Amino acid sequence: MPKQERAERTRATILDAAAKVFDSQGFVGASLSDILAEAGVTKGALYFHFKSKEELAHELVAEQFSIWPPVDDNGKPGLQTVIDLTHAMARGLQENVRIRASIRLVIEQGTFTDPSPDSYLRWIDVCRDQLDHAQERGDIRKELVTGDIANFLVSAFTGLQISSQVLTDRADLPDRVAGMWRYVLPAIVPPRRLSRFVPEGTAAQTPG
Amino acid sequence: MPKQERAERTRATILDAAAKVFDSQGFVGASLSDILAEAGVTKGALYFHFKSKEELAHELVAEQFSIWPPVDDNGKPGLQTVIDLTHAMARGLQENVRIRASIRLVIEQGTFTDPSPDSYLRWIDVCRDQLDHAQERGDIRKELVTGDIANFLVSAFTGLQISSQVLTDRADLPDRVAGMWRYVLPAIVPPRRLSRFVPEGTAAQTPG
DNA sequence: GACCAAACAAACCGGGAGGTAGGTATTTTC
DNA sequence: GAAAATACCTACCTCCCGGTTTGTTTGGTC
Repeated sequence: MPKQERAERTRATILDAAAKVFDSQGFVGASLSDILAEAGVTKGALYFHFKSKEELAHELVAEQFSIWPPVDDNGKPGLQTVIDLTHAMARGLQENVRIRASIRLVIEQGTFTDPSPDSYLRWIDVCRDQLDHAQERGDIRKELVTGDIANFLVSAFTGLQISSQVLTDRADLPDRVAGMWRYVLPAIVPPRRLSRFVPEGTAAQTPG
Repeated sequence: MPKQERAERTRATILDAAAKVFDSQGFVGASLSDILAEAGVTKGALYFHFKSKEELAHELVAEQFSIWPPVDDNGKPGLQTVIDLTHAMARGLQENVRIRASIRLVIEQGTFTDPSPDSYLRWIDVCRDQLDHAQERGDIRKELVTGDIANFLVSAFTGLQISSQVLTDRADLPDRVAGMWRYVLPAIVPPRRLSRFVPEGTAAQTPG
């Protein structure tokens, strides 16, 4: 790990540059030359900090996902927390190149590493925990399986963000997420409790 | 275009091999060496048929999508047609490497070409046409916008197939598709008409 | 069977990829 | 201030990439 402050700065600069290039080119398509040009450093500097291109990608992902996604249940875990979480993720994808790159690296198959189920499973777990609380409270139909809902939500969100990127460079992603909830909420929430939830999110979340 | 039958065979062999390698490595990750080894031909043969790696990928996609996805409305266009179509697509992705490769080439960003919205838009149109029929017939709530539903379905299906691939190598994709419909149908279909539709599909479709 | 076109195979090309080794600059320690 | 540690920079390395050129084989026509 870096010991001097200038090294911390260089390392961060390299990670930011790598994020930008990985976001736009993917792992295989990103060349070290492009990353170096973006960072304004040389290959010696990069290899001082990371022992390979692969470790660079791995560190980028590991650092990002050690602090993200942001789960903030405001002391009341449940369904609105999941809704707000999806919106925070949407905003993060819009605003933060490290998040975009990390998601891309994790999703892409046959590059970087075969996509690890780990991230998916972790997101599903986070989601399911909140849904379990919601179900205990009667906010979700008791006959539904929270793990299945979580699985569907994570999958659907993945597809939403990919197609949003293709079609509108993610400009419409928050709308798409709200739209997803408008379809899904009536299916999973008992009718009399439906009005408790805000498909557009409660805007209390920060992208992190 | 090929004039001799042996050339037709060689061309098809190259396309099949390319599909396999593109499916597993993506466009940038697929090397011509790998494709040639898979096909058992030489580079001269490949360049006789295709003027570049990019044209190879483009032809693969164009040929596949000229005959797919399979829309079979059995003379009665509507919602069950869309349900069956998603199941046909799921089976196609499970069984046909050219479909898998074509989907991957079309979805991946920054490779091959920037992902064209065209395929997404075409799938959305196919879907929306059927949903329009369904809505005229009263099978879909009249306050909903069929274009939005179609957009959501295409996005969600994209995410389902990607995560299914990561988590189970697509073994569970038909189940995931059926699960999607079980969440979505109650949200878009008037309650008294819900029992008309089969989330698992009516198995009348062939992958094509 | 001779000739030509079509369909390949084999050899070659230049460039760029990721990574390595040697050198230089900056900071820290004593 | 000298020496050592840290943090880079520069030049080099091998290999593999997509594509090009030359050579050989196969099929079709007369």
